Amino acid sequence: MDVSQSIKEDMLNNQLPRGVPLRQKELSLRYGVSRIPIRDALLSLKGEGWLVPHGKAGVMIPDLNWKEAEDLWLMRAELECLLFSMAFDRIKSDDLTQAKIITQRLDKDALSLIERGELNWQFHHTLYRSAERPTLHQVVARLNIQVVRYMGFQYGPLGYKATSQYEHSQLIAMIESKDKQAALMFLRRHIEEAGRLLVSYLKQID
Amino acid sequence: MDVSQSIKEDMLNNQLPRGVPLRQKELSLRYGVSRIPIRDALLSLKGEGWLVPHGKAGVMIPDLNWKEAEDLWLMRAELECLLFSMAFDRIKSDDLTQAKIITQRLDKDALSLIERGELNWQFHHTLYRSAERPTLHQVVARLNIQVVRYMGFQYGPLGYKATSQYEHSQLIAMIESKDKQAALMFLRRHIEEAGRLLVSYLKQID
DNA sequence: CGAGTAAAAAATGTATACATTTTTTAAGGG
DNA sequence: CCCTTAAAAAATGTATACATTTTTTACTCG
Repeated sequence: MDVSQSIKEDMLNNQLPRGVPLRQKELSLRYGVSRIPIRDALLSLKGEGWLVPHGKAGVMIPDLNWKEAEDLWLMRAELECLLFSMAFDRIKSDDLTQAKIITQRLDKDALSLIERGELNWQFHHTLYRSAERPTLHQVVARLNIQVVRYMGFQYGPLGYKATSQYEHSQLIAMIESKDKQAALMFLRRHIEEAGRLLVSYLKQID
Repeated sequence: MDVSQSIKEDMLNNQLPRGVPLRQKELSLRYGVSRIPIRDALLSLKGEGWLVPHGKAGVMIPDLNWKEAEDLWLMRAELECLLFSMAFDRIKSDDLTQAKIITQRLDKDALSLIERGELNWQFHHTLYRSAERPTLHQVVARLNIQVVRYMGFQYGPLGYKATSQYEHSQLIAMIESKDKQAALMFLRRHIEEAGRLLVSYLKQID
């Protein structure tokens, strides 16, 4: 497997320390490659928002905090609704079929956090792709990548799984009945509500 | 100077070919360093959206197109207004002073594209920073980086400079008179109008 | 003549060794 | 005792050499 993928998994499973610089040497020993591919991975992960600079050199795993979460879900609400409205009238039945399949797969419990995050994004991605707006789509995709870092809370203490499942099916139904207005409002609430729940939890444990 | 900075400048001045893979060897000869720092620069630039993947390996300079421009200015309108509204009531007089200084500096003609882009972002950044929303701010910053690639059109054939100058002073005046509603609307129009102008021009030369 | 394929060329990916920068540590002075 | 500062240690940054992958080229077969 690719090194940067392994680092992501370990990050999500809290196998790597937050707030202190990640040492290239350590990582190279840990993953059994030289420092060059480690450097490449760290640069990419920094670019994707998984890592942030630490002082003048080096990178670290950013702390989770309610302010960041709030911003992420705010942006998701704005941009995903925009993208969804562009896609709505052009969503293919094939896409709907696939969205249903993804929903079923999300129903299984035996999923790692990273797999669940991946599938969750694929669900939304499937609904948005017929908009054919690559640049907007890409920014939304980046947000969804960042969001994965908070999924440990959502699916752990917040018991978000059931709610999320239900809302996915609801959304599909609204698309099938071609009720654009309702679907848009529902999607916005779906995102905003998840954000509110997470933010208030994060504030509380702070 | 940093290699990635040099590459950016050359990109903006059309000194590097679009659409074909950038060769690490060539770049290493061109900038007089080995391939390792070139690789690092390319990875970072890809992460920042200056470069896109080319096939299974390598990167290339993306083509400019109206669809991307439209998305970028759409997202800017949404997110910058959001950020600006969060900042508005907390903007310090120091920030306003600095914004005025930046406006003056933008008045000079003897600026490279990259300098002009940098200053233009600094102007907006100064107005937004008191919002203290790092994550939202960072996404907006990234959009403004991407936008720089289109500045050759805006300040060349579209004669955007005078308009932009005027609008910057207007915006400052509205902040000083604490008219939030008006300032927000003005900012949105400022961004949307620039986007419309650019998009219609790009469609035309397509 | 075109499509498919295999060999060669050329590119990217990686390891090791060295250079430079940053951080840490410890010593000295206020 | 704390702050400053300089030396040492440890980290990141870079160059060269080699490995692997990708792309190109040229050839064969239909």
